[in-house]
Amino acid sequence: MTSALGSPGEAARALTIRDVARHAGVSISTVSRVMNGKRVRPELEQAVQQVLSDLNFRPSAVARSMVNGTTQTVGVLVEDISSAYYAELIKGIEGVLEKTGHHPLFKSSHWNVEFEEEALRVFLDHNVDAIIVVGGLLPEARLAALVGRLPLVIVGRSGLSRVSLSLGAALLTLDQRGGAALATRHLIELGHRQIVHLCGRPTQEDALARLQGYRDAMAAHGLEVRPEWVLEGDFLEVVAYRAMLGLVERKLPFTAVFAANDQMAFGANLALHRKGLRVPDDVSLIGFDDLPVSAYMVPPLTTVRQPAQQLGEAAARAAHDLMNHTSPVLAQLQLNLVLRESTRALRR
Amino acid sequence: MTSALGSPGEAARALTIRDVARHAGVSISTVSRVMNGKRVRPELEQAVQQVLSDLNFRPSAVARSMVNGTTQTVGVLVEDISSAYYAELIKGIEGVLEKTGHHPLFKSSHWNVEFEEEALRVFLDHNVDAIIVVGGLLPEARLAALVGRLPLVIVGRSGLSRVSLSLGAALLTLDQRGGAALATRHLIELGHRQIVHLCGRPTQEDALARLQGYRDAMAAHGLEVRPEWVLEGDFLEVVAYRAMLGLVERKLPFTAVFAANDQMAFGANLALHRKGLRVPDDVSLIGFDDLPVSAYMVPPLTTVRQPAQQLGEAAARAAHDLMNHTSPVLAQLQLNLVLRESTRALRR
DNA sequence: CGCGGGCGTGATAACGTTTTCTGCATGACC
DNA sequence: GGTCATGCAGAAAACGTTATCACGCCCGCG
Repeated sequence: MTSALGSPGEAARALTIRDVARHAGVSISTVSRVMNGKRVRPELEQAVQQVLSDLNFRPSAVARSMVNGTTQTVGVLVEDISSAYYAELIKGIEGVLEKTGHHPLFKSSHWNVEFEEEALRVFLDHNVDAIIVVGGLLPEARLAALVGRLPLVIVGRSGLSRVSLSLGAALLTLDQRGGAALATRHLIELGHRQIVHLCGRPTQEDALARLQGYRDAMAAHGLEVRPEWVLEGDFLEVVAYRAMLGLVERKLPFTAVFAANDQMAFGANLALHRKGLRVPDDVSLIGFDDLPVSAYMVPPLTTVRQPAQQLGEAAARAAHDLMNHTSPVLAQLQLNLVLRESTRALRR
Repeated sequence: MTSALGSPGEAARALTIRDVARHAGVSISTVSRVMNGKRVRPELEQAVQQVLSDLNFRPSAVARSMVNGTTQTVGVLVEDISSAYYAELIKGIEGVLEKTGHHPLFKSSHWNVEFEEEALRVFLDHNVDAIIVVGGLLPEARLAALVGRLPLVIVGRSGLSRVSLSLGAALLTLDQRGGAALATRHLIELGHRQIVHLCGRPTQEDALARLQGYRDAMAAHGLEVRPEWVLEGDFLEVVAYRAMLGLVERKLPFTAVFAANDQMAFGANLALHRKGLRVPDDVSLIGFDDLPVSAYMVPPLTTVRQPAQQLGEAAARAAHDLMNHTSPVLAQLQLNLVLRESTRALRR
């Protein structure tokens, strides 16, 4: 182990393929060929490999990208990396991309279309090999313009027919509206009639779909939705908390709450607790998402499970397929009810 | 014959600076100069700017990196992107890097030193301008080898004196041991004597430090730590949940629990609830981290706040300073107790 | 024995920028 | 009015790889 080739301790300029070639007494072409597994005379191959490992040489990914036009990078755009739901989705994406040798480049758009545009620019500038867009507000035309330039996977946007038609894009959605109806129906079947809905951020497509699903289920059972039952929200705990406090204080009668996501359910749960209302004895509470923590809420939260991680995995796989020019097989993912302890039959 | 959908396989080759030069009737040098704000005759500048915006031209970041050796990228290595605590930290990093025009490249090491090594390799291969390492198990020598090659920021690793000594690296830590002592002392001051500690993952430096802090505080008050009070864990809810169930079933007396992180506190909270023990009336419970959800636990969780987001911000700022060759000013961040409703004075 | 065809190797041209160098004006100063 | 500085544009050299091309060698076959 005598690694005494460099003088000790100064601005160690990074090695290049030339250095390897010089040490091995071959041309740079040969070094390149060895690294890429092309045919080379065995003894030369051996020599080069030796130098490669002696010098601990690693070729510059930038230079590689320059010549073969691919970066092994995938741009991933979500609303907020650190939000619990997206974190799960990201975990899925990360997991499969790790295996395919691609590197995700995550960007948060912060629910702001300007940031989304900017992220797209950055992705394009950096020549990512594919883009995964999760939700967001980008107009269809903007997305369509991407198709053909590079593989595009769109997650959680409905009504983007044109884009999906052109090959080179994949569309993944979950039936948010149906899931919301599922949740609401569950409450109805438990005997609840006065069901409050805590809405998500109104600029989010998902929030609207869930509100609609709630209305669907109510209508399907001939139940009126009183305006004071639909409470504005934004997917965050604090707003749900305040809204729920307000509702109780106004003494409006209700027996169940459907929150547009689990985070809001947490807020509602605490508010109800503060007001001395027991969940589920006095009020049934159902959420949406099934975050990892939701199972540990007190009481454990009944909710509609979104397979976020699997969705991320499917998105990454689709991106991978698209990059390989094979048409992606899109797993058909389902929302389903997970029954825990925050809902119960209405006492008559 | 140009069809509306474009010819198949005819992916619009990206524009280059040459195209701009040709359209503007100037040399590529001039285009480059205009883009970089160097002096150019006004009418030429005007013409080039016009073409630039007409063509909506964006220079290739890869080619740029190639020549000026910088990528505007920062490698960020954490245990798990999607874990709640790291998510917050990442949010901080992302926030300030967004402003400095750098792009974070996040990698999860999954508590596996092999993955850590791999991530480092990827960062180096891609020629990131700086690296931020959060926790992890990389040996000091490995980290030291990085110093000098590029700016390095290490978060949450204590006892890395040599590295910190050499300029070009920044070290950020929080006093985990002190924080744990803070939590434990709080319980002691409330009159508790039989205090259980739910340990974090034993391979994690932080977990050990917190255990030590717990012992410190107990010892400082002349309290014995009975072996059956320190419960093995791994920072996850489920293990804490099971451990707590087991403890109660064994009918060992205790009046308070200090969980090594909030997630474990959630698990413990549910277990206690299941066993009919009320928090805080029967058992006081304190966590560590102060995750965003913790304020919405029922009851709201008393915990030791880690300023994760600010820590991330500080790390990113340090990286930025290091890249600018200015010595980083390291904000001195503190852990502090946030009193909520999961602890109360022991009834005598 | 000559010649064509693999095969393996080195030289070299890309890739798309920025930077350096060169050249040509123009203006200033003696 | 000549010489020198100065300003600005274009040509060309870099950056570190991979792909293409051309060449030399050995082998087999006629």
